[in-house]
Amino acid sequence: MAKNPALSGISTPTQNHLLAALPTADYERLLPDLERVPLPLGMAVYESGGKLDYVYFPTDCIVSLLYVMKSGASAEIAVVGYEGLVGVALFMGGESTPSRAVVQSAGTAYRLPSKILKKEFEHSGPLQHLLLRYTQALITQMAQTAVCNRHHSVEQQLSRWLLLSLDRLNSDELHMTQELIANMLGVRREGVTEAAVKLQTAGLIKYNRGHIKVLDRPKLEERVCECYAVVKRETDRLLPARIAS
Amino acid sequence: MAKNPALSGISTPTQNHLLAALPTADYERLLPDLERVPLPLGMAVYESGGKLDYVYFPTDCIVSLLYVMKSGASAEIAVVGYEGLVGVALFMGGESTPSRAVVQSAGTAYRLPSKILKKEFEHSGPLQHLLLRYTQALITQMAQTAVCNRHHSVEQQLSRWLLLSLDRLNSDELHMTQELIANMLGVRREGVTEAAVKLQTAGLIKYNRGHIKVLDRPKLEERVCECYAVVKRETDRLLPARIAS
DNA sequence: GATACTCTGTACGCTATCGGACATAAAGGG
DNA sequence: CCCTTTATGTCCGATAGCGTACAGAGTATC
Repeated sequence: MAKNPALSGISTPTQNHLLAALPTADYERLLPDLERVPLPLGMAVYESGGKLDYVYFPTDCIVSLLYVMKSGASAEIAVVGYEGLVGVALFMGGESTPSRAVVQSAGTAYRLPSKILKKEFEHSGPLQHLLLRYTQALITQMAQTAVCNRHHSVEQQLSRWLLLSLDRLNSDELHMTQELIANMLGVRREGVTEAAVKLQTAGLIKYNRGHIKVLDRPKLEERVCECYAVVKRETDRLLPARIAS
Repeated sequence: MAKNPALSGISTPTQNHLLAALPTADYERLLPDLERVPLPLGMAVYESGGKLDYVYFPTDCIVSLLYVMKSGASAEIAVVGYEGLVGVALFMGGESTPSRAVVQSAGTAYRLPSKILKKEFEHSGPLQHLLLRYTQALITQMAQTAVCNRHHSVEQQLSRWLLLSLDRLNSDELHMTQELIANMLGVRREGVTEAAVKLQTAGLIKYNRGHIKVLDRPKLEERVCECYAVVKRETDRLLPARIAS
């Protein structure tokens, strides 16, 4: 359903902060090649090791970068929303990565053919600087995920994950079953249930069959591990929100 | 100049693969600003959030990138040796990172003033491409660390860590107490002891008061989790070893 | 050679998480 | 409205790793 009513239907490329932060000239050069695409839940934006034909600039959706191991176990290493783009490996020179990108919350994105992006990137202008700064924010998120996986409880990780996701939806609710969350966090579904029960009992969230709502965000932020704040602070520092109109 | 690694005992900048892979013209432009520095064990090359005055190109040492949490707990997120450089945040545009960089195995490195590197990087030439590809390899390592932290046993992680470290020393032995390894892996010292006992009992390694020697590398590679191979394969793919002579 | 210190080994109870089994409950399609 | 599917809640024993404590063994120092 309408997951983000405030944006009532119509998406524009500038809802993506990277595109919005571009100087007008650069933005308008890209505009003809930007194609609006709906990203349904569960869609694999790219497969592990696959070729990148497009990069995706999400506007109101969330894409998870995750690793799937030979055993089938998986773990999310980062999440991308309107603040970023999917496909950094392209301009980093690798063309592919060992991770998958899966749509975690349906919505729309604008995609740009790889060739166009690479050409623009080579110009070494504002676009390049912006994308590299974003990549560093992504690196921070991955590093913090590694640390969080090592040292923090499922409940703390669930809290972090909720906050990171909701930040990217500009909302206080999201649609996501505990089963899917468990896949993202790389833990058992039962572990997520247990953590969710605690959060609900404490009055911080409310959920029901795949519908999660944060009731008391301040308290949730108090309870979450430091990992959330580190990622958020670093993202804000690297990507000042200077949104063009 | 002496681009000749065969000069035994003396380290040269080209022992670092990134420097070695540069076209002669680019390399020689950097050479006057490259300063040889000894990196003693435990030295903090960078502090969390600190300013980056230099980037470091290791030749025969290993530098760990690690996070230290408020609680004091720590975890390594990547290791850097002759194949890379310390300080990617500089050219990514962030100037600083939330991680620390600590010398894990003493040796020497060549450092370059930040300003010089940034200027060269902006030229958008082979140096830029090389550094970005290296950064992507680093990203892969971080992502794999996150996954490994989530799903694998201490023994597997120790094995992975040993192999990654030894690859960077071109050796089958290293000096490192179990206490330090535990800090890197973010586990207890006793956990490392236990894992090391198992590996020694199986005849894969031999160790003694901070001196570790791998006896049967093939078997160790069989026993390690897939994370090691993923990182190695991706590093090799992104950074073909075209070492200048 | 005595002594202090560092490194490693081991043991014990504790907790978080796992793995699996199963129960309930809501949603949705015929 | 029944019945299947999906989502969630709960219980159980098993286990990996933690925290703590302590013991032995090697190394260094004087």
